[in-house]
Amino acid sequence: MGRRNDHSREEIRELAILAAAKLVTEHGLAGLTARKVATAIGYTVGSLYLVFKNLDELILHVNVRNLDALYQAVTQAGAPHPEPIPRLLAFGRAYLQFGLEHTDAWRMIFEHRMQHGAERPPWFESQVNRLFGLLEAPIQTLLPQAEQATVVQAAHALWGGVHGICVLCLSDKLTVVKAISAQDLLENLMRHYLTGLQSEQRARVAAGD
Amino acid sequence: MGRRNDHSREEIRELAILAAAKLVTEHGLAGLTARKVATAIGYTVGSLYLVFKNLDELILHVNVRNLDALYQAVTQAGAPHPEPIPRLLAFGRAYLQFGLEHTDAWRMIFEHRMQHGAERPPWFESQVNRLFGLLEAPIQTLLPQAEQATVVQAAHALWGGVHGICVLCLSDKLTVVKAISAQDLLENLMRHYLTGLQSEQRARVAAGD
DNA sequence: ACCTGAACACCGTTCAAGT
DNA sequence: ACCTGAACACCGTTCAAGT
Repeated sequence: MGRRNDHSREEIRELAILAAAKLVTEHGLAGLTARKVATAIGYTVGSLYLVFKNLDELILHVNVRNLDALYQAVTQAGAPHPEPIPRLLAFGRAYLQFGLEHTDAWRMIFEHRMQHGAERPPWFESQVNRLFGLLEAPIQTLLPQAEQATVVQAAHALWGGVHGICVLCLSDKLTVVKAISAQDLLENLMRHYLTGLQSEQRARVAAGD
Repeated sequence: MGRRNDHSREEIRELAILAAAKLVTEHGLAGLTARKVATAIGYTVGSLYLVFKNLDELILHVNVRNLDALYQAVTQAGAPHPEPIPRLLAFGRAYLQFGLEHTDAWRMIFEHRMQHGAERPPWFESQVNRLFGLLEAPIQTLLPQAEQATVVQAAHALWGGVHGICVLCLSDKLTVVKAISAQDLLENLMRHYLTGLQSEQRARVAAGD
């Protein structure tokens, strides 16, 4: 055996990433193993370690693609709404919906940990930032007087909140009280937070700061 | 070998739960394996399966104890504050602090999934509900006119939000923008949400509903 | 009756050996 | 140069066999 040269290094990486993503959506996180990916693309396990440092690196590449898909979904959901509050609500709904539709992909993005406490690479972190950053423009519109730091802080607080409701919903820790839909919780959280944010800002401006 | 009778079934379970909890806090989630637990308590792996159905059941027992510790920490943090808003803020801070101090235990509570899609037992779910339920009394005090359903919904929305900030903080997905402390985000989210909740309620009462 | 030890079917990762 | 196959050090889980 040895030496087939059917595919370039880059092609093998691509095949592996696609196969891994498919395994996760079809059989969940536990369904993704190095041996299964290798089998799916017609190579031996060893070959995988010729093109990836380890399984973590492969998972990271799957995650960054799913993160991009999530970003696209959220962006597109917000696009038809020029007003800040409807746009932010649309963002939140799209975020939750992506989680509901691609639960395993969603969970792998946010729950995967690097082994041995390794750090996530910058090209992954920047995708996370890009997603969070989406909130800043509408919030700035909502608070025209606010400083950049205030807006960034509000964006993180609100997105963190949205994320939490999604996490609890996807792990079935919220469905205990029946008739509570995650959709409603999300809207409740976002609307009241934004109301509070605006009234706080009004109070500040009135006080002459 | 065989037949030692050093410990009763119940004693072995107890030893295993304590050893498992210790392994997690000392070596993280990956440090918890059936073989290591067995070795730690001076038995063979097989014995573990005489007293637990599988690893999931053992993990569940560790989780329910950590969940109780979390509940105690949150309760005690809120106790000195009779006013609803300071109490809720104290709850949130204690929740985050527990996560920061016992990160692996915290993550195992919320990220562990049952294998083969098995359901979590009721005695676990009820501990989760008890934790969420803590928010309801202060929120009811805050919104004296509100119906029970409104209060329950607000409690879940707010706790979900708090949870999300903690999750992102503990997975290092928030620290990207430096100088953003999770503490501040938490307070930002809770304060503005509660402000918004109250002003909404005032509007309702003024409208005569 | 209680516990062991070995087995089974898996893992991730490495690397000498083949073409 | 590229890829394999086997090995290593692990897993969770089961169960015949020993005392």
